[in-house]
Amino acid sequence: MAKTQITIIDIARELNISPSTVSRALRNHPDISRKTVEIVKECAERLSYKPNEMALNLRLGRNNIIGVIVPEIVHYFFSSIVQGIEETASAEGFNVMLFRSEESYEKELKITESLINARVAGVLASLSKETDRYEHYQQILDNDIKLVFYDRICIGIITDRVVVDDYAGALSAVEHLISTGCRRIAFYSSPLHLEISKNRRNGYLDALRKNSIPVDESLIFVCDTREKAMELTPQVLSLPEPPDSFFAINDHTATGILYAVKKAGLRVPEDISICGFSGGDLALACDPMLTTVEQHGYEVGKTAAKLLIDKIKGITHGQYTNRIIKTKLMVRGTTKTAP
Amino acid sequence: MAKTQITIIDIARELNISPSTVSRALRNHPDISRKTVEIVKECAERLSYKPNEMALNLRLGRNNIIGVIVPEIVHYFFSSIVQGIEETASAEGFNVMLFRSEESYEKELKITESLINARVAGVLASLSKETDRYEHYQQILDNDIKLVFYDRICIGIITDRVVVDDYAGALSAVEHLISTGCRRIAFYSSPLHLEISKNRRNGYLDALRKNSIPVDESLIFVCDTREKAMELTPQVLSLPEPPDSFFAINDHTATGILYAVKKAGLRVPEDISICGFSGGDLALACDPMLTTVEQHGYEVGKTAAKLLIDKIKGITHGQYTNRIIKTKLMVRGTTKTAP
DNA sequence: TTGTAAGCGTTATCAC
DNA sequence: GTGATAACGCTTACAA
Repeated sequence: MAKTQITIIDIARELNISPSTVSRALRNHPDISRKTVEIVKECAERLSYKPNEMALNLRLGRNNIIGVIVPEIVHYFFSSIVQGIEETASAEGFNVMLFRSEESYEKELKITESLINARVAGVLASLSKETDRYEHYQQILDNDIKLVFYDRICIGIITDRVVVDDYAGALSAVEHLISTGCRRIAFYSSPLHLEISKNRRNGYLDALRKNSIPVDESLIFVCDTREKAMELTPQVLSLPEPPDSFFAINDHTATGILYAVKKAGLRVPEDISICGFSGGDLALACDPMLTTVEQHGYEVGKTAAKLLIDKIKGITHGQYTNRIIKTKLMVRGTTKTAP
Repeated sequence: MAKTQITIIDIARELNISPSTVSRALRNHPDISRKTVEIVKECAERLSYKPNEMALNLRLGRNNIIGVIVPEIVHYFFSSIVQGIEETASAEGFNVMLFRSEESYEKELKITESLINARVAGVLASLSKETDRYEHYQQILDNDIKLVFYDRICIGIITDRVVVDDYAGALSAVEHLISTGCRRIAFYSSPLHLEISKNRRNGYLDALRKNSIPVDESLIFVCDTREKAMELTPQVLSLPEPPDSFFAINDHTATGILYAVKKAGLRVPEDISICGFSGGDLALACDPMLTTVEQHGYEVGKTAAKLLIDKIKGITHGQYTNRIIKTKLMVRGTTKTAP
């Protein structure tokens, strides 16, 4: 057990040279002779010297930490994003500090403060559902910390952004339903103030319009969890003019719909078609397997991290990029095959 | 945009007092007069001063970072653990630095080195499947960094440990199957060198023995993914003496079994019972919903983080705790109700 | 090629 | 109560 940590000074003393020479040797400074470098490195190894990053960071006025703000951790889409971020970050020599906002503005505020105090190099953020003020993100920029938004972006702040193509995803999903003969397509949405709701709703609406299907507002509901879907769907099915299909804002909701539809004695997809939005294993566990829009969270994470790191490195100084990650419709068993 | 960061010295200059007074006032040192404290805090607020944690860490020779090593991120059990860790850590004023070992020993080695260089306060680790040497963890301890293992623990190193009660979970699952009339219970396991395989296998075997059911080795298979289960199960079902039930090492595998069984025209649970191990939403998406053993990853994370933080704070100096998190059998639709 | 010394922002120690 | 000073471990002009 090392009583006290080994420093550059210990190595210097051991070898009767100066600390600066040790520092330079360890960093492969060109001025230092091959021999000194060797001796120093051997000694560092022997004493199992570990450079103190805290000192280095203070000295250099920077560190290699990327702060990641994520609304939820136990969540297929977000954990895929975190995985993409971690992979890119570690490949580029950055460490990931993870924070969960828990969909709370207050938490988000505390997190951004921690991030500023820690003087992280950059921040990757997705807004909590509650957040409708953005000063705390402006503060991040004011403190010279790079910032990239992903998925739940913030329009008011000028930064790079990475989003999923919600509009196109919804459009393709609903067009698929239409192409298989569906005409009365119910839409289960998240609360309407969220960008994803707006974009997917627009995709839904445009798909109907493009196919000359009248929009029936009474088929649009705010319902975005499995539980709510299990409760709401029986009522929807017993409407005078019930839907022939459902488009759900996420796969959890879709599984709730599926459950309720089967429980009502209807066949899927013969009587009722269902399409979700998310991707992941949940869709495969369903019976029939769920048709859904895959969001490619991993790509979102990788792209956002790359954008941020380029900003940190100064490669993309002054440029602001909006990146859109394509979705992919995964056609499975809860929708019919086109006639 | 703040050209340069505000320091304690800026505040001192602004108020014509010394930096040490400012420091003490901000920290509510008892020696400082109420008035000075007020003035200093007002000024700090006005200049939007943010304490530089890098300087503080260097000065104090410590930081508030907990390093977390996790084999996989997109994984219900592990992401639940991370959520428990993050929650506990942030409540106690610690930040979480997340690393994914990707089940690789090499990666794990690099991660522990980063962790030591960063002088993190503590580490929470779960071994990669590859790892069979432990010097890198001993190094962590040698560098005076606290260490707690969770789930995939390491026996060779003396530290706190938090594990799931795999044995009892398997025992209760198999006893449940037996109590509902099952006699020929197939076991789909992970590779046998893993602790979880051994423990759950022992639970499986003991449940049979306790109920005087002969063990049939030909009903034990290495099969731990959905894909493999979909491939293997039809063969198992067409055995001369096929099983009447399946106990799977995880829920993904169980969903594969369920798929294959239904495809073979058998009814679940009337003809075949299925029980998984994991918990989470996947089990609910199945039809019928999957009976499974809930592992309480969130609890594992919370417990491990608490143990680590107590160690860091010196509350539990010199003690080493082994904590076992209880599992819970969630009886659902893929098993029969007891007669 | 190597050494000296200053300084990153903070706090602990010792004076006053 | 408050101020001066040193120190945490490292890098980097500037000197030699």
